[in-house]
Amino acid sequence: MSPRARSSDAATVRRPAPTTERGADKRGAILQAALELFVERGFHGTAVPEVADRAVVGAGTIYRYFASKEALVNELYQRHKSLLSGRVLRDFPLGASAREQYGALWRRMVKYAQDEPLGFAFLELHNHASYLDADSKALEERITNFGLEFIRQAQHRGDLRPVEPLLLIGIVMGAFIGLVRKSAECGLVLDDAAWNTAEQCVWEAIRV
Amino acid sequence: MSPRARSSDAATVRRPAPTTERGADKRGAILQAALELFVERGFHGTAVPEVADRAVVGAGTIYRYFASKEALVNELYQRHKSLLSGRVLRDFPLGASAREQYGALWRRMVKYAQDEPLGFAFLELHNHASYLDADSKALEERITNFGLEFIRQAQHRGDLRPVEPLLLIGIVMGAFIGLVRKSAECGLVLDDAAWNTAEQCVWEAIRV
DNA sequence: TCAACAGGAATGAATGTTCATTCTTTTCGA
DNA sequence: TCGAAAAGAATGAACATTCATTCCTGTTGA
Repeated sequence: MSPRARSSDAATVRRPAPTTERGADKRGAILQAALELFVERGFHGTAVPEVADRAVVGAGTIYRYFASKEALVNELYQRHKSLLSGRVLRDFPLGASAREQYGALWRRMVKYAQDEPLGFAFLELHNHASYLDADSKALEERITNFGLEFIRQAQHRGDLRPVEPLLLIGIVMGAFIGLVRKSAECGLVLDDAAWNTAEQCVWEAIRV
Repeated sequence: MSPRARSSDAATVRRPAPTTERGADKRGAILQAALELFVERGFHGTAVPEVADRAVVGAGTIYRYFASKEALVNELYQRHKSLLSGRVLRDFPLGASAREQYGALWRRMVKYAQDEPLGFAFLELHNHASYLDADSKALEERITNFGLEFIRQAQHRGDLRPVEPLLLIGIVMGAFIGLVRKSAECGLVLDDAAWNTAEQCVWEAIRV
């Protein structure tokens, strides 16, 4: 909880968030505006009234839907983290070779980064930030552990370099994020061909 | 310039920074404290008086050495960016093979990340931030262009994968940063052996 | 058919706090 | 004793959050 927060303690009665159709629209508009601004200027760099302005909503309205600025950023984090991991893990080719599994992982991350560029940038930017709550951190850890187990199994079958699994995760995820960043910052063109090339390059780093 | 800045316009007379020995000490203490806090909490997340407290200095003293909070972050950025690029480029093995050049680059970055972990984290965190000034951005661009030219030459000799150079930079730098992050966030142990393993892995991603 | 009303939803000015920066006072070295 | 340097209280702008008020929208009773 931010030192500046004067907010109600747990005992305070908080009016429940609106449940009407109109309400759902506003909630979505607030989340979208906050997503954009947090990506542009960071969490501490964006003011709540700015979010309200972009969402075309009164500043007070935000507090009908979210308990605090921190609650807002955490909902955004969990929402997009779940969306990404859901997309990556749904119908994951459990029985396939390590090469195919890696390819599936890569392609799904590419699709997410293309479909939800702001969501991807947001996750990258707010990873391990101090204002994330226990739930957000637990979600992150569950996903990492899932990946670790997978890598260990593939290594056990002799399908992946027998190297500390975290190191492989660091290389693959780091390279992926590095590409997205160079695209955003230096204009690297990431069309399908480029993504496929990159997939092949990074595979060479982790294959046996 | 931050919207909160009420600072003096260009015409204002600013007292010159102290030049005594005592002054140099204070300047360094302020820079070090700011470095630590910017890494811990980010630029907007750290208050100038916090920096003063950690530097064991009055809040006003900071403004004897730096025109503003932005000037402070920019000095820190340019200082560490220059330090890193200087260390990487000094006596660079211009005539060596691409493999040796890559190895030299990697080892020098490792050394910097080990010697100046805060400096490295700071550069990573503040890359392309909106509060960096034109000088800071120009410095960043010069370094990238130097790397691009090197890659093109190596590719021309057939020593490196004939792929968009920015893509190779993104993979190598991304993987490197990914490892440092996994080390800080998940406890990946980066001893010399791990760094050497990683160097070999990433080389496989860019070799012909 | 419609005026009066009820109550949830939305608002944005008001609130008290924290911030970056300035300024007066105090300290220090010569 | 003097002038530069340091300190930290003072300042006003900007912040997160609240709350008295207004705005809707659906309902009632005639």
